[in-house]
Amino acid sequence: MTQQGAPPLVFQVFNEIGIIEQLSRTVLEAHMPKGLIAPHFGVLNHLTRVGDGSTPIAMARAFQVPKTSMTHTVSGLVKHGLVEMRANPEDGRSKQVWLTDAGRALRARIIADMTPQFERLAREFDISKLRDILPILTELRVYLDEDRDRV
Amino acid sequence: MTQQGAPPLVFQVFNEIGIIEQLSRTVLEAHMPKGLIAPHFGVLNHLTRVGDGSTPIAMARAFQVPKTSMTHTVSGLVKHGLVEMRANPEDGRSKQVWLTDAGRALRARIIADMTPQFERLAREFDISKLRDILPILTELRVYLDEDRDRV
DNA sequence: CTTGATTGGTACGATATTGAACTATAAATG
DNA sequence: CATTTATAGTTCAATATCGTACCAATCAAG
Repeated sequence: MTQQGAPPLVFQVFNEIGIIEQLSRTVLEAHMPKGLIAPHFGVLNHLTRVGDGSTPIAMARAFQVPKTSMTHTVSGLVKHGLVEMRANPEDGRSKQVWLTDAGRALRARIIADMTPQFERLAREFDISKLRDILPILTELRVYLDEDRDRV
Repeated sequence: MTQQGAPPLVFQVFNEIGIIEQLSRTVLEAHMPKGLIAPHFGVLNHLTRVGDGSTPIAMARAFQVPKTSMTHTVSGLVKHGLVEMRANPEDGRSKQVWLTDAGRALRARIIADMTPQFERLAREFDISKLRDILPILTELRVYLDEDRDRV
């Protein structure tokens, strides 16, 4: 009985998520310098959290985008002096992406700039609800991620 | 005390939502004919649910995309014979977008094609959790939507 | 080793997204 | 009602996304 009407429910959840993604991306990009967009921040953030020296192909997999898209995104960051490309000493085909000081600083500044807005959200929106949905969103993300390979 | 660390929580929620959006969009587009992508489906679905004869500018607002993006999306649907553009008898500047039979049929077919996958999700994932998060996602979407104009 | 298959990355072309500028029509103002 | 302002839509240019094709380096099989 619980599965009665399940597809519309799934559909609605994905629909809301799509809208929230669009709105939150707009918020992020409002805090980014001209010429840089969400994927650029994603890479800066990834390199900061996971650590420098990752390869383009590894990041393409992490973000689940084609490697050509990652080439494009990283080249934009290089052009802005936010990361450096170096040869991978362990594999002649491969390259490593390293944050520059400017890259680290920009990521930190963007996060700092967004913090007041997030704090305001935390005051005006019942943040405990976000705490409630986070594990479920994670579970859904993991399911979809694993499912991706099966279909 | 509940606001301690709120920004990271908000950040994590948006991050998971971004990934889920990407994965679910990939699922949708896997069921669409070559040359059509998620925004095309969005318009077909919108016209079916809200009703025919909407204007491009109204749909641009509904989807919160620039009107140039909507022009492009609608023109792709016209090119594929899925919608028709007509003059708006009530406003000489404006146009109306009408579904063709092919447009209605395609939307129905895409949904039908995705239903088994959604039903499988409903079997393998605890669907009651989606029921739990849907109202919170809606609330968050409404908050962000209203907040958008204020900032 | 040599050769064939695989992998990391780029070049290129087709389509998508979006801001700026423009046209045509409608609405508002005096 | 003439003129200004606002609105709906398109065109154009810049950048983004991503599939295909390609190259160079590595790995695997013999």
